[in-house]
Amino acid sequence: MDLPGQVNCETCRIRSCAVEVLDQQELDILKTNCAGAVYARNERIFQQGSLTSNIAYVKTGLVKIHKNGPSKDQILKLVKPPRFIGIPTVLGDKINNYSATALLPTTVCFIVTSTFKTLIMRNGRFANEVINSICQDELTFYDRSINQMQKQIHGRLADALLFLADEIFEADSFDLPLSQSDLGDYIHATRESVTRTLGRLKADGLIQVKGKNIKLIEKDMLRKISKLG
DNA sequence: GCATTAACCACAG
DNA sequence: CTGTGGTTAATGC
Repeated sequence: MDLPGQVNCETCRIRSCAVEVLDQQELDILKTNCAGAVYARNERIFQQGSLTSNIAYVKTGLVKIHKNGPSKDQILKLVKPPRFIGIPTVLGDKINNYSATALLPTTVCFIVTSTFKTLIMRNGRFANEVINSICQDELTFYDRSINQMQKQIHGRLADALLFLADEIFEADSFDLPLSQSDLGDYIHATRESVTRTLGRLKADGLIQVKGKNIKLIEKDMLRKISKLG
């Protein structure tokens, strides 16, 4: 992997589909206007309310996108790399509309916003890839919104556990990267409800819990719960 | 009415 | 930060 700070977009092995379609000249432009950074667990990548800076591309790790609402913080989504984050907030406003925080040690590449715009202007295929990625994100977000609104706690928690296992970790046993309070912010529930519901799933033998480690035992049953809400 | 759900509060490891 | 118990408001038989 490239050293943090210095990046080489030509040889980067986890570059985006969008960067894949750039020509040599464009890669040179990108390379000189791009910098890598490393974040520790729970370190903020950008902060809601502060001036937007650069376009961020998450290369490794895990990131939560979250926003302070009227009463409390809410986790909008968890982002598994490689993925751009914050394109809407950087291009859509001068002030960040939401925050991004690393949940695991995370590496990020920042692209100077004006450079990003230049590439979009110059290269239609690049723009197309970026738009595709934003569209996918939006569709995913719609699904999640509907699921959150129409299910009750058991379904929402089962959803989250299956998502973590299938999409994020690709394993049925994993260490929760979130506190139970964070998990509550993610599935629209209080910390207490998360504790209780996890306890019930455990008591019913659907999952095993050892500290932070969660192991899904009866995934079919969890899917059923997720489906029925 | 009665049961269920989930938030709110308090207190204890 | 997590686990529990009591209370309470809303919703649905």
